[in-house]
Amino acid sequence: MLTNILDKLVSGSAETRELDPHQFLFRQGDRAHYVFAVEDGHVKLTRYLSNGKSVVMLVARAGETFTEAALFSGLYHCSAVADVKSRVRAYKKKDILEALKSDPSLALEYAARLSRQVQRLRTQLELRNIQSAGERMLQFFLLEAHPDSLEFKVDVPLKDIAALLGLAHETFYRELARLESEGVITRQEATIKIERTGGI
Amino acid sequence: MLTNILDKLVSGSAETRELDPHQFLFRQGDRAHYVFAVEDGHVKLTRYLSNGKSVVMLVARAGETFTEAALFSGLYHCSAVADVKSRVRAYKKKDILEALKSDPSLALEYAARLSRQVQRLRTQLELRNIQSAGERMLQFFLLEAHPDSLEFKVDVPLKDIAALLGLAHETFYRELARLESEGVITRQEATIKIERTGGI
DNA sequence: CGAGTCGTTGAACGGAATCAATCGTCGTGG
DNA sequence: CCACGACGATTGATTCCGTTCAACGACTCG
Repeated sequence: MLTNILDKLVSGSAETRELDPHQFLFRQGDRAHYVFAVEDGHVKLTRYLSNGKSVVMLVARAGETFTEAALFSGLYHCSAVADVKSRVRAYKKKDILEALKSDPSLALEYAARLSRQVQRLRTQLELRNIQSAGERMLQFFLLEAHPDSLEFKVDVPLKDIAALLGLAHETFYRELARLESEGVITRQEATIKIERTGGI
Repeated sequence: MLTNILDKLVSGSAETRELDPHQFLFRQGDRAHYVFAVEDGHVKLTRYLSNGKSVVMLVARAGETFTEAALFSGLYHCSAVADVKSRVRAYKKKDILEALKSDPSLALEYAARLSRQVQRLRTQLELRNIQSAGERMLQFFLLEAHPDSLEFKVDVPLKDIAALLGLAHETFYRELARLESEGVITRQEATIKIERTGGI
């Protein structure tokens, strides 16, 4: 059974929700009353722009929490959709805030989590400054891969990774093929292994 | 006198540092012992990639704090350089942690700050998913501008804004000129006013 | 007065987006 | 059980636009 920090905070009052594929958990602009954790499946957080285009902000997988940032803001700034059949736990914001208020060490731990999230986001942002699609992908794999084995297990559609990196999926596939053909990475099944990190 | 949340936390133990232009406050990889707030001038946070390129992560201006995320991590992940002659206050990490531990409401407020930072970063990231340089710039201005007047005061070099948006400065200037010539924005001095937000 | 940097414009190139088509797989329902 | 539709994965061709290289004026600061 996967546990997360939210269980530690509010063990009791959380509720479990089942989501069918493409079912919305909440929509951009909804009042935010809950923080969530994925128990099974994965949930895609998408933000819609004024020009009608959409942006995948995050794909939350089993064991991960999301909308933590909404704890202190009134509205959800993105929409959450279950990619596949999924199960999430919903924790009431006010229960969490209560718990944080009463236990300073928990509050601190929570701040630490947010802090790490800030760093992850910064890293993501940094990736976007790499112009070359191939290089950006490689750096991403390096970040995501196990530091020792340099292997990276792909458990979401490659399409979504492409979107996460801000690349057209065609470009992503193409560069993936090129990286493989040049021996920079190897692929078998859902695992990508980085062979060389140096200059492409 | 500008105050910030850090003063509230640790009024006493902070020290003030004067920085000359181009002087490093700390370097990427240094052990992180301090969290900073800009009192005067501005400090540029830059991250260096393995391929030698660099990325501007943030330009912290007077009144803003930075390296808050380093509170819970051992090393600075970027380098900080004063753009111009600047003055910063340095707060000891352990003092802050102490204060947060002793006062849960402060810890909560701090978490709220981090939380807002997460959202700002997400917004930044979202901006990068806009392909068109002009559209990306416009959305950025909309975010930064005063909601009512739709005016945006430029107080850092345009070059830096270009870098922040992940654009070559040439492109930035060009698109800025185009947006102005098409009447989407108007510029006088250091103020950009958005005239039309709709389709370019 | 020169060095340095910002702001600006021009021209050319390259690479990623885009449009388009195909294949395989999975699930669903008739 | 098979046909169909949906979607992921893949490759090809073309277009477009942002980067890059280059040059120049304006301004500040030492």
